[in-house]
Amino acid sequence: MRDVAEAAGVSQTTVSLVLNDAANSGIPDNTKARVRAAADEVGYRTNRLARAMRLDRTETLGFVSENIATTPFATRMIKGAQDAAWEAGHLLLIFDTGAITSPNHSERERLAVEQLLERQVDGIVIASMYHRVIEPPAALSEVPAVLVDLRAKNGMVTSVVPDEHRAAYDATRHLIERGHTRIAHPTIDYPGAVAAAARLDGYRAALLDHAIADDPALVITEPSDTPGGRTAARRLLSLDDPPTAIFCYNDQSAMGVYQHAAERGLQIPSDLSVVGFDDQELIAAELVPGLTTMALPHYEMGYWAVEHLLGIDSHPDPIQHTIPCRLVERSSVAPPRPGS
Amino acid sequence: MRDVAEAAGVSQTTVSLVLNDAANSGIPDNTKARVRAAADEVGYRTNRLARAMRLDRTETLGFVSENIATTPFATRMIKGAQDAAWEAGHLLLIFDTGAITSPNHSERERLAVEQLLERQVDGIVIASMYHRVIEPPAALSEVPAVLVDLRAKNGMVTSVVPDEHRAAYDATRHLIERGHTRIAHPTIDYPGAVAAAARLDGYRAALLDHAIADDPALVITEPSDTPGGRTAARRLLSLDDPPTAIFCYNDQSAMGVYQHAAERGLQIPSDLSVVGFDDQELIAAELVPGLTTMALPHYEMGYWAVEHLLGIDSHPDPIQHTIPCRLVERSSVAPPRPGS
DNA sequence: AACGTCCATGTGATCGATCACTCGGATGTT
DNA sequence: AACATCCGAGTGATCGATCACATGGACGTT
Repeated sequence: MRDVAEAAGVSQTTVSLVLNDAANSGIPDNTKARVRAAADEVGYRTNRLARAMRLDRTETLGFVSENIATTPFATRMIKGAQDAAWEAGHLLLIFDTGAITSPNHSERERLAVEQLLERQVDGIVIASMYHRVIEPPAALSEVPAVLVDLRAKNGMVTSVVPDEHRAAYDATRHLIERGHTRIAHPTIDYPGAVAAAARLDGYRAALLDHAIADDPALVITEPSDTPGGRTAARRLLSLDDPPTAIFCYNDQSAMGVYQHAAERGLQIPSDLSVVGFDDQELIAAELVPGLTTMALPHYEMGYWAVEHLLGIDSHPDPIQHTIPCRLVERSSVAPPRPGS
Repeated sequence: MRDVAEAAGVSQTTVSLVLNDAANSGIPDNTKARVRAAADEVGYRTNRLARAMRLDRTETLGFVSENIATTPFATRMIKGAQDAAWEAGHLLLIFDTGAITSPNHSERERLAVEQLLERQVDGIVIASMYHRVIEPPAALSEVPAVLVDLRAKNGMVTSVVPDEHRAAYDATRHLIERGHTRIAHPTIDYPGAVAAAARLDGYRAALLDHAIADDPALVITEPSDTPGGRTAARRLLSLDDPPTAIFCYNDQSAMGVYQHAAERGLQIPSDLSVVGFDDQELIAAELVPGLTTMALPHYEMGYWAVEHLLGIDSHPDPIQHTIPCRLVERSSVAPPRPGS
């Protein structure tokens, strides 16, 4: 900047004023032009470090997430966050805390926040790949923060999560509206699986609202992977009065259901309707027939988190925000066979 | 820091010396202890902005990538980069330039580099989700840089790419060693698809080395998605002398091959062996039988890029690094039926 | 006792920007 | 002609750290 000043024959202050388009500086146009030309000539580029130091504002946000590597959700969330940040001229400092199953995971989370604070970020997003309740690092309170697909145990940090209850309700209703009354729901049994409980509730609420008896035999517990889906399908379809539709816990288990249906010679959707959860493109869109599934709003949550973060001084109190899920209709749902 | 100095009754300099463990400062242990205690007490945290400004080193790296959102590869690459960065105490500033098909994509790339330079990053990684050749932004030369899964048109930037040729060679050889001689390779026809050409070469080289005639009918062009895979399988299996093995361009098309095989009543691997490419866990591991596939070294490339970036002053000349791919063996390959 | 040496610690400049305040000169007013 | 006003532009402090250099006191030597 000093070089620019020298080249233009003015002071550093003037350069700063011109380059920042200071509102009421009243600098004449020809001086401005001279400064701009000089800046171009010497190849001037703002040093945001210096500006950040002076302004106490880095225009950088921290994004902490566990296990970025193994889930496709992360990318959508990062993209949402990044888009919102970019629109406001901010950049994202990313931190992956690794596997959540690691014993020192919360220590890594603490370290991440510490690192980000040392770098003077303007705010921090902590994101999870599945809906959980956590005890956020204490240092988080020093800066605006938003949790994504997470809730704080004490509720003292703003968070955004999918509306799992309504999602399950809508998915179930979708099946009911197509005429199904025997709707199974394989779910998972995992301590702290907030989503599983909410979805089960939503499923039951939909049945209740449509006066359909809630048959306990249709709710079973299996791992939410492909083999688990196969097992679930095998168990459910072996019942005396088998379901005509299965609302799976996720797309992977839906793929397992597809596989078992094929083994049994059942056609989807004519013999069996299937609804998934997650909208994993690689699975849902590629299966034959295409899987109707509930999409989790990962992009939207990432976007909301950053957008909210940047305006957080106007909402000083932590809030718990919820975003609806969208049903992506493909071809795995049809009315049940008249006979069944 | 001033507060700490005051609390400990020493000068700022002393605090700095103690906290940075200055080698030959000769500060007595009791002073050190006093300073440390004071730092703890006032809750001191380094302001890396200030340090970065003084040292002209932010310990922050830029990671620019297109289309983070839609591919699972991105996460592995980011994870690799992040791990390498973290081991060296660096953090990653992430920038997604969006869809590569967008007309102003290279402009966004330029802006990204500009933004990162303003933030004084110590180096920049530009990553792609598929092997391409680009014209890197001019400003990239101002800072150490590495391209991942990309090559610079003029070769003046260090890059790291998978060894596609050898990968295809190895995949093909894997099939040959199991006894196959009729090996098909559906490929794609896309301008600038560096990978497709290299893989086709590798495939042919393997056939040649094993004295197997290269039947042009076995190399066909189809889109590299699931429907494309189905079509490819249909075309290939309708030949008078059909292949006993298909080496697919990627896992999605392999999934299409599976689907068509099922329609025809062919068992994999006993009637048809299949090898994929990419190791998309959601597909390859979940298909039945599990898909044997060539894994692209995304994690390793991300890791290498950052590791190299951090030591780049010792390799001032741009180099073109290549990383081997690893064959992930599952259950989709068996010897051909004796009759066929 | 006078002087040199060494060691622990302090002083002040510096990185590159921003900003409150100051200043000199042109113009207008009486 | 003397004075007030205004405007463009400069001066110097500041953000929080680091570092070359300065300083002052304890100790040893002659």
